Amino acid sequence: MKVQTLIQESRKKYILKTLNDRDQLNVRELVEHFNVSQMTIRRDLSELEKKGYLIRKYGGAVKSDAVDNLFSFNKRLEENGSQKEKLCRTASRFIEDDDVIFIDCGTTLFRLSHYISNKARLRVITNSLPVVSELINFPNIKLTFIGGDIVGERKASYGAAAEKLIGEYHADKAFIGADGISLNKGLSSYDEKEAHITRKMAENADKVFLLCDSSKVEKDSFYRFAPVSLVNVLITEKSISNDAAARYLEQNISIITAT
Amino acid sequence: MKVQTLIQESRKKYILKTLNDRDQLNVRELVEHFNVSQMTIRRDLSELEKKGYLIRKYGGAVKSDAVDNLFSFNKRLEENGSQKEKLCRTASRFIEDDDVIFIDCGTTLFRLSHYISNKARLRVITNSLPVVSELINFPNIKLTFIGGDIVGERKASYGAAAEKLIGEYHADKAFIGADGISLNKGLSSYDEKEAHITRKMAENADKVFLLCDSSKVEKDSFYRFAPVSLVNVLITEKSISNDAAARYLEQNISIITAT
DNA sequence: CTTGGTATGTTCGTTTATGATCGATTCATC
DNA sequence: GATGAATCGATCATAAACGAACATACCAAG
Repeated sequence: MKVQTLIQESRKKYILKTLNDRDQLNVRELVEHFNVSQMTIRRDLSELEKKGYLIRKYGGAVKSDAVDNLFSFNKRLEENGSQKEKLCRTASRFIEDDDVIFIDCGTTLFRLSHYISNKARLRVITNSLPVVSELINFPNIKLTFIGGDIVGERKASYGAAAEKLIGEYHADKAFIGADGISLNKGLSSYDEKEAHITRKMAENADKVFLLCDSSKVEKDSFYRFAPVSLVNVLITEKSISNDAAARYLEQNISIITAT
Repeated sequence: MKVQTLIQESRKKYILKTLNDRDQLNVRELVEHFNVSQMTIRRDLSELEKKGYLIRKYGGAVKSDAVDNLFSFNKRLEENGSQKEKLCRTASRFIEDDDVIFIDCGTTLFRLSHYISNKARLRVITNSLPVVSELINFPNIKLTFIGGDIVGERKASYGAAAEKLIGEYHADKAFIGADGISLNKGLSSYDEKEAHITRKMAENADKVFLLCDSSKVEKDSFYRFAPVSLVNVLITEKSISNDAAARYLEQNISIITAT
């Protein structure tokens, strides 16, 4: 038997990555590349097909939409990764034992889940599948998922049902994201569906924390969905100008610089 | 609190550092590198996995992306796997393009998702996270998740919110499970919460398919939750006695033997 | 020295990934 | 649409990897 240099998972990852670059590949070249039997490649391909990541064709495979989604989500996750970590680490300091919190979906807020597993008797309400995935095994955290229509690309649920459901809950704190915030135009987002969820969460929480890297402060995205007054605490990673800070304070918004 | 030796700690540190550089690690090379037994490495890896620092794979470990495969049942724990496959393969024949279907939670129904990815324009409504995870990548399937309180061990949502939400949907077909069915006492289950969800789904569908291995036919579990009349089609893997079959037919329940 | 806890190693029955075989299916070419 | 070649996938065999249970080595506290 051949020495196993690559474990199965990496082989599959390579296949998906290659498929993401060019639209098709054939069994032959994979066999040569990995130095494994055709049967193994076929098995890999059909398993990936079963999960919807590619479409099997005679002689090889072609791309499916899900590959794009997978990579775009991961890519977005990695963009400014350490900044997002910082924001979330800082945000987690405001979470106390026994809190009930909303966690918004999106690649920034996802990281918050890393930092809360040590809290006691937390209840987390979220519409983000990755957050659920991270927290599902912690017995000290009670999880409530906001149902609704699942959007694969974002790995979260949206829609009227979701919004209505959020309205039935109340949380001590909401941790939300936005693609822009400015004193003039308030919170704005690139995605309308996401914005609705975000607003609903904020409306149903006592205290609202907006996690937002500095490049989005005093910038606007295309869909405006709430006034700045919705936010109680703005967590960003660079200190913003004294002038702007003063005006946010006037609106009763605390500004926290993440460390 | 467990105290670990410096040796062990440095080993784990090295593992994580290496894993950060390249995507995969196999047990073999770690054994050689540290000159310890395979068992020790396996223990290290599984402890690191428990803390979420990596994902254990056959032969080694990969980086914890945590987003890739969201949820799945531990196949190891499952018995009668092939029987369940049979039931689900058979059940899938009743699903047509454009159907709206409920899929109940549980390890049996989970397998149904493997067999429906080729249908066109399906809408699937479920409270099972593994089902969502399996189907999320298919653009031809619209997914609706029934929100509510997540129960980690079952990887599904339950509770009043979930039940209420189901009532707002209507499906052509419901695919449900039960721990027992008998003409006298109807459907029964070990778990009350699960039973409520099951019943709700059945009540809101035109046609109800019960997937149930033969060991549970004409047996009762402790919580009775519905009369047999709720079911339209009983799918089981062994043919049941002519006598019993006749009596089920009298109740307008078709019996399908899975193949 | 004894005791108790922790880390590591060993054994062994089980599971998993892979490769080989071979009849069936699909494709390209005529 | 007939034919040969390539590809496929079901099935079987096997080596490697696995993890539970037990055994051993080590070290610190009494």
